[in-house]
Amino acid sequence: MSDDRRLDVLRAIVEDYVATQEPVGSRSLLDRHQLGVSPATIRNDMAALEDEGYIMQPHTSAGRIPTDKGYRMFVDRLATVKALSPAERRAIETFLTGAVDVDDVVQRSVRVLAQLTNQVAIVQYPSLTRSTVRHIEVVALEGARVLLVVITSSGRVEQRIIELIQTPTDQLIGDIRSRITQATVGQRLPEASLRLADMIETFAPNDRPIVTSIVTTLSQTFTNERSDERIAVGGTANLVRFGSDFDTAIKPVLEAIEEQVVLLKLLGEATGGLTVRIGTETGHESLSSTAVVSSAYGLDDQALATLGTVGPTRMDYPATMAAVGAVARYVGRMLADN
Amino acid sequence: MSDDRRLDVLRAIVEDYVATQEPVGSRSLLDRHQLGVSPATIRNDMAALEDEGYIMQPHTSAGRIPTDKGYRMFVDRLATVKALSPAERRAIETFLTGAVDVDDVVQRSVRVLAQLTNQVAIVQYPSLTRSTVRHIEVVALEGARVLLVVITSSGRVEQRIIELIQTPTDQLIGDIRSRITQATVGQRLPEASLRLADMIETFAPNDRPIVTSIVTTLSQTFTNERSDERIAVGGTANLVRFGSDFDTAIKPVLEAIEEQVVLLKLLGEATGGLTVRIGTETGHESLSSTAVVSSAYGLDDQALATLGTVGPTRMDYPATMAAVGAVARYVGRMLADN
DNA sequence: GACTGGCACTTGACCAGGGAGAGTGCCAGC
DNA sequence: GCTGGCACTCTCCCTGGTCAAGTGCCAGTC
Repeated sequence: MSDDRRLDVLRAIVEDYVATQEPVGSRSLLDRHQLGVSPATIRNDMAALEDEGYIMQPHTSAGRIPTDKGYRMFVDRLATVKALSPAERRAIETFLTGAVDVDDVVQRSVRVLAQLTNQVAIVQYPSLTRSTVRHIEVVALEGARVLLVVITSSGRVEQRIIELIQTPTDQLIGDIRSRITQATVGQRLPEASLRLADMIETFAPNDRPIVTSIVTTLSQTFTNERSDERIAVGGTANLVRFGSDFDTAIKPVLEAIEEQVVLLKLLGEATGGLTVRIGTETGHESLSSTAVVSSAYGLDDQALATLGTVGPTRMDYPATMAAVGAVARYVGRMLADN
Repeated sequence: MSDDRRLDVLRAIVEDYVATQEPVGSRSLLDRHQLGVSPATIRNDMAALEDEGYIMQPHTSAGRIPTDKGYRMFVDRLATVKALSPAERRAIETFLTGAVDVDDVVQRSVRVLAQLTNQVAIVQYPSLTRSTVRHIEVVALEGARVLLVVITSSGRVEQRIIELIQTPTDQLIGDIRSRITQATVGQRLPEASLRLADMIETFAPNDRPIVTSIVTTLSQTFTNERSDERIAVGGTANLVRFGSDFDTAIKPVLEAIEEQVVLLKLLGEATGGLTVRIGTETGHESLSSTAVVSSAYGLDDQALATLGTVGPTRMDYPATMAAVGAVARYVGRMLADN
């Protein structure tokens, strides 16, 4: 028995099952693929593939469907990379180029990704902790209110308004601004946060309450878990395509979307390359019939955050992977230009 | 035949159907409600109610379910207002008080509303066009870049970074800032936008390219459709409770959520009070088994935007209305404090 | 006149039984 | 090692029959 053909059979099973959503039998497999052998031979191969755990039968008299292990093999060794069509590339480009700021980039990319893949798309906002400080502004508002603005290397703008215990002089504000700028610009946010703490003592004791208040707020902003975990989700309407299997396919995904923490874990660490997690590999019992395709994106070689799609394990992996990869590249480029 | 009792019967039917999700017959109605008459009498009342279009039979041998008209009557005349439990009030309060800025208020309120109602919650961001300018800031960044910040009366902070054709002097920046401030602070955004346009000519011809660039961007921000239509959605996982009727109950709602425009129309104009749209009243064919409960929220008497929930027509109207109303009041208060 | 009890009628839900069809595993033969 | 053939095993789907829920209507009662 040739090993090559057996893998061809596995590939054919995955492709057919993804296309038809129905268990595939030996005969219908031969109708669609020229494998050059008879159904009986295919059946032997199938039996072997089943022994090895790549495929399974829902019930005795049905065709085979791929297991998670089968999909994994397909993704790792059998899938031929499907390049995006020029039209798709253009779609991404035109859709993203109109964006006016980082928020807009994220929202547009989540839309385009959902549209391209017909799946639920997730885009994490550029991480704060992995960015550096590009600019810091301290602006006096009316009364004792102060506006703090932080602009990061990825173009994200975070702002906070605080009320100080007393109205600061313009000179003090200017002084604080310039010293903070000097201490933090160019630093990564976590380090900038540390430097800020050291800075307080360099001010006159009288000014310290005000300085402390400002510095503390900035530090919070720098290391803010909440804003570091911001996520945009789109294409939930595509859930209906997952098939009508409500409890196993749709409900768990909706629940995961509600729980941002789960979603973040799903996207996973920004490792750099394209990552595929299939079924139980997601680490969530309830998502056993779901697969996640994700990719880090960033400027230059620096991973900033992750984006990806969530869909049924029976998805078109080559197409999805191509789309996720392409969008990640474009988004990275957009943020670099910014 | 007493009219009062007939309305009691309608109320009982709505309440039972909402509780059980099953057509209610004359016998089970008597089991749950002390109406003091026999099933046959109820049947007569039911026949009359059906003639008038308040209830209907899914099929001949089934019980009755309310029609849209029936729900409408229930909401308008029969529902007794259900006050929130102290625990629920506390939940809203503790959940919302931790918010640090407007974004946070909106996101938290969408969460709490979804949780209270077990439905899909929608919260519109405070409208820009209905707010006034509280503060405007123009800050020079590195090179020819300028940061523009607008703070509105509702506490929303909008910012934009633009690249000018040449680097402006500090003096010009200061001049622009003070004149813009004078022209716009306290104005409603659309009017502020008009005033800005008139302002350009007061500058020296040499400075006009820079001023025009800044003013145009600010005007765009003031009248930006996109940011005026921002919306937060939560509780999509609650869709699973709508029952398993996929095509009529879940799919259309998911699709509406994707289309922000539809969603905005659903929430409707901020009329001030609590609004309920039932079935076809939503104006969307596909949402015929869906109802929307919405309420404007704002500071003082000034409506700023709208929030609400989307659920099946067979929802607990009194509870939902109470929750929506309460959250709207709290959110308004939060923004007023801001 | 309004209410009630009784009764015949309708109809979807549920269950069992019986092909039909798809697909398999296995075996003997090439 | 591949192939054709055959018996076997399932699920799917259709049919028919029973059941229970609920109705409408009618005659009788307060």
